[in-house]
Amino acid sequence: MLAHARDVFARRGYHDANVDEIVKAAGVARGTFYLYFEDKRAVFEEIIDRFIAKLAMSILRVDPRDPNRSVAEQVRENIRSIVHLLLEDRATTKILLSDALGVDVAFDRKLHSFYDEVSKLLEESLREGQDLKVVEKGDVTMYACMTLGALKELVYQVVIRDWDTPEEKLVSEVMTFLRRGYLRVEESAAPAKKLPRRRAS
Amino acid sequence: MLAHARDVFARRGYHDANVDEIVKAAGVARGTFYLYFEDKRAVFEEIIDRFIAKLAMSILRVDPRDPNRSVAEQVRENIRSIVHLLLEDRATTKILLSDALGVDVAFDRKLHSFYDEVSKLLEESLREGQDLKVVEKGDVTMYACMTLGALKELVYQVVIRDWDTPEEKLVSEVMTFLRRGYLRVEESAAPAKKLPRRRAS
DNA sequence: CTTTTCACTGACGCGCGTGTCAGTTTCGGT
DNA sequence: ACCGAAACTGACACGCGCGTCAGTGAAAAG
Repeated sequence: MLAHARDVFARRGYHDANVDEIVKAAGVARGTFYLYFEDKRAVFEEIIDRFIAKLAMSILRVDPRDPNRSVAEQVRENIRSIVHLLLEDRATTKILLSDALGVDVAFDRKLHSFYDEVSKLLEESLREGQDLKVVEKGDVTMYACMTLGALKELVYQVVIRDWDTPEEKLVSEVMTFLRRGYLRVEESAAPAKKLPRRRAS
Repeated sequence: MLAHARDVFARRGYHDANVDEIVKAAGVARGTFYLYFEDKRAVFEEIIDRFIAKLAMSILRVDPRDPNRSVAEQVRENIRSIVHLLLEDRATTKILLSDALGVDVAFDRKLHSFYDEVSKLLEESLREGQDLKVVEKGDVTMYACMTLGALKELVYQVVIRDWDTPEEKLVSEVMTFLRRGYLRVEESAAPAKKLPRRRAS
């Protein structure tokens, strides 16, 4: 039932999906649906709740003092598990990243608080990382924001466009992006920091 | 009229907004609305169309051979004008980034093709930049994807959370992020590239 | 075989928001 | 001052999708 609902939502979007489609897909009658769920919103919430719970579980706090696993490994491992979960269930990922916003004011709040939670966790890790000199100085809130944005967009495009990029490649791309960006240019204007010149080649 | 519609959409989201609210906000009768617009969807489309047209106009192709403006300046200028346009009209930005997806299948296509266009432009620039050694080797599609994602998320959070971060700071943050990432860690596993070590501090 | 329970059914009524259009007001031209 | 055109109004009818509930059939209990 949940699976069928998920497929319908993924195909048609939350607002265009109606209960008739879901029950038809699931091969049950309209009434049966209401035995199991309060209403359409409730199924949707159930689907998203389970998914974000899994996601939240999979993110492990980075411990820079762990003697067994380097920070890089731990970060990579986090990205890996998130990417894995997201690509494992592409339908739900599509829903989460494109339909979940705009369902409801209350629902929007829930989603925002989830992102907030993740963001806060990331920010803390970054701050800790800064103390240990493994994270560049700067505004950790913005780092966190941009990191999540980059990750979301990347996975979203993979799902929407149905790319068959290997998960490991995606993880590597993100890691590389976070580690050194890609722009190798001098900044002449503005804060005029003198950064150590890097070879470009 | 468009301005009132925009405000209502921004406040309530596309689906929860109804024509009554818009006309009440605009201080006209229901019928008047339908003299100017086909239907609710049409106003929404008008708002978004104008906005993405402005955005598209503001993005200038980066010319690495321009003797007057360095690549860095040109990239920065692009980011600056995008950020400026987005923050100038926060209501529409909020709509674009959180309500525009999921209105309609056709509308989704339109939006995706806009992002595609921007993405293609960025990819081309990046490819060109790679030839000139100002952009790191790697998959330009993914670079483009992550860049847009980072930018979108950053601006979205600014708008939603109503941060009063100065535009110039945002532009700098994005530039810095693109130029050097933030993670200063060794990668022990995987491709095992030996990158020149950087000081962290 | 009868009764009770329980999961399931699907036609129906209802509320909401949409789009219309006959009627009214405002304006500009003569 | 008069008239025609154009802009505007808002009560109304219609359709759509939701949630309900009296009814059905099948399985467990007696």
